[in-house]
Amino acid sequence: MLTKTQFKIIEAFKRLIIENGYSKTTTKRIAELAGVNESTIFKNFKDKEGLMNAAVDQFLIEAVDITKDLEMSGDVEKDLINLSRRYQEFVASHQAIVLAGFRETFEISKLNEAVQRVPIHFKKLLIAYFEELQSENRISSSISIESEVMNVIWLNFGYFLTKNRFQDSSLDYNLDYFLENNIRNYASKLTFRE
Amino acid sequence: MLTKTQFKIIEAFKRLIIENGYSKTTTKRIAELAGVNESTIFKNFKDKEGLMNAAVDQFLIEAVDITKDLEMSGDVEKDLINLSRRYQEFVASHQAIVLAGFRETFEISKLNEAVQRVPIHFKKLLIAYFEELQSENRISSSISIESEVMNVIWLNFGYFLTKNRFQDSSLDYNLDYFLENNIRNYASKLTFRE
Amino acid sequence: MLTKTQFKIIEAFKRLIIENGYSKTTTKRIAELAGVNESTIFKNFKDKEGLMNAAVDQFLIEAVDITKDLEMSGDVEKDLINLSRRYQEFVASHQAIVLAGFRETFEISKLNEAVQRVPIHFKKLLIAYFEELQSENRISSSISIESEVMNVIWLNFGYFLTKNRFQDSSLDYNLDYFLENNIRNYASKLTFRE
Amino acid sequence: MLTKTQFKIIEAFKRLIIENGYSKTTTKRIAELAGVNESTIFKNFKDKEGLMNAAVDQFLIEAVDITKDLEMSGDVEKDLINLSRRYQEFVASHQAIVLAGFRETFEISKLNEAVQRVPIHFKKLLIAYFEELQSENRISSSISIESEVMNVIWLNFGYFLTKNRFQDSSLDYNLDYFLENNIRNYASKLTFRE
DNA sequence: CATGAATGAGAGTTCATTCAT
DNA sequence: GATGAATGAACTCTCATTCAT
Repeated sequence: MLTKTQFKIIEAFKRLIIENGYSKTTTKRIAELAGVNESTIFKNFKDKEGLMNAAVDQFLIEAVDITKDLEMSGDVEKDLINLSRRYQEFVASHQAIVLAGFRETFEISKLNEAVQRVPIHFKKLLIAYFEELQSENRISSSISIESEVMNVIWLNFGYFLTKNRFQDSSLDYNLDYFLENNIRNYASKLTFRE
Repeated sequence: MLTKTQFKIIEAFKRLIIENGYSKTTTKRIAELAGVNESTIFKNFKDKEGLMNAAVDQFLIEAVDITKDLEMSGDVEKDLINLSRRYQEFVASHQAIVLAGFRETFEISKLNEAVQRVPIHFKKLLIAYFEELQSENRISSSISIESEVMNVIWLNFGYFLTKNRFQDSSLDYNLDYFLENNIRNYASKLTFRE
Repeated sequence: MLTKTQFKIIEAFKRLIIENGYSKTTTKRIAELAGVNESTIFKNFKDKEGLMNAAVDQFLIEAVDITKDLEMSGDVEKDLINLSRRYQEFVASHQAIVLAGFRETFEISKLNEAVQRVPIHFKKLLIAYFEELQSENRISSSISIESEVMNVIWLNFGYFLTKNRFQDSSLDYNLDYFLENNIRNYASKLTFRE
Repeated sequence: MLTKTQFKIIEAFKRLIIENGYSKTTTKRIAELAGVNESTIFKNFKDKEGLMNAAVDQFLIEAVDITKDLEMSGDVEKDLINLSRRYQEFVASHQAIVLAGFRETFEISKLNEAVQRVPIHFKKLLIAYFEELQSENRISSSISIESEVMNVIWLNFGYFLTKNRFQDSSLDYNLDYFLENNIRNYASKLTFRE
């Protein structure tokens, strides 16, 4: 679908928006980094927003498979850790788009919409998962699924952004530590009383 | 400390960076919105970064009092809700700076540093709080304070950013709902077994 | 004639035009260096050109006395050295105006006119001097006075500008060396055959 | 080496710096005079200083040939006149750079260095010439070569600047007059006693 | 009489984009 | 299908100058 040239341009673009943000990423620098002429960008993607849209399309295609082959065992701790790992891996490998979605203001509608898909997808998945657990009496029926689901999402989300935006060591944790401690800890309480 | 003119300029600036981000906020539009001549901005703040620094200074001054008069009752649910409310109120009323801290890349060092202060402050406060609770046996000694503290922070953080960046209704919660459900729910588990 | 404030401003102005030239000397920096408010300059001198004119006026007043008390002995070498020393001392102590006269283009008519006065004055003086020498048969009657006079002027002029504009050591001579060698050497030939 | 566009821009630039000096020559006016868009200047020369550097480079290339094919006959008058003519022709055809070198203060180091090359070159050449004359006993061995050489340079230099900067008729001489009178007169004395 | 605050014009420069080839 | 050259709009910032006090 993408020609070699287009691929090179998008890769350069993504790398630069991670470093500098969308506004500060100039077409000139994209061209330099991609090793093409600046006007080639416009030939291929019409304008800068077109390039963003192409990058978002790529993101969306891969986002479809975000939870593919993810099996739920019914062991809450294990499942939430796996799910969180999936999420973290996905956003890490799509840093450019995810961060751009946060940093940029609302002009690029496609970007906005795309970035929201991920949490929405996870939310649905988690709701279904918790409902099943509840129907099987594996977690207390008194639990507010909506609350728990959003908390899992926010935890993951907070972790991702902290990791990406803060350099202070007191706020920095690596992924495995996060999963093994923060997520496990959180998950453990869901089944606490059983 | 700030003259009337300086105040007007900073207010205009903050409003515009919320809407458009720092890069896209032009000195011309700031001047228009503030009702001053464009060069007045430079007379007063040297350059655009100087204006940002002035806004950050204002933020830092107010950040000092962020948890002033906040009393901890020892009732975990109540305390975490109060603390979270404080946090959410603070970041909401300093949206411009907090969001800019996230959106902008690392060129404006003062901004970066400033924005990190808030979570660091809350982290310290929460650690002290949990340690005291533990020493008084009000929460289980087996709890990993570090984990719990970061989870509280990430929950709040995730909520704030979701609220500010996502328009999708399925991800939108108002503050009171968040506090009464998500935070209370989270807090309740800390004392579950007692 | 000049108030203290005016004096300070003119001194600052002259120092800065030596360093940076007229265009690059900003009223802001003049004010800083003079220790006055920027608008005080405009109160006192109307505009920047008015300030230049005031500096030129000062120059012209002092230029009147440029060869005051200068006695000619009739000894050509001695006299040309003395005259050259006068010239060099004068232009050295009025560097700001003399250099500005060279560097600036012709917008400031007063400056142009003023700076030309010095060589014109010396030219007249030298012509009278050589004519007298010739009438007294102290130098050959075949000598072209016009030529000799202009050569003396250009020698002095060339020396002054080289000294002020070139840093290369191979082109740098101190004043006494110049007078004792170049001027004496030149003068000696005028009387050579006698 | 230079494209047509670059050539046009440099020509316009040189013309304008002669008229107005470097600082007052705006990129806008250069563009107008060159018949190109203002930003074309920046595309081609990076910035205003880059344009100056390009003009200086051009100057330096031509400066290499400054005394090419100049043959010395051994006839001092003739040789110094030829040499002076060469010098005057070169600086006349490179007025823009030579004058800029004098007018501008020392920020543009390349310009400074370049402008000094010309007198340094002539100085070396003249020293070698006089030494040869001396070794052949065509001029007195008592002559101070250093003095004579610098005097020739200063004479030429003084003439050039007077011509370019002074409008007063009493100081204005055309080139041939200068060469035939002032230089010949000067040269004649070097061989006077022979 | 000097100041502090404000201004308008214009400077150099950058940017996304277009057009001829 | 990609390039090189050129563009126009916009940007940050500087400057001499003015005005109210």
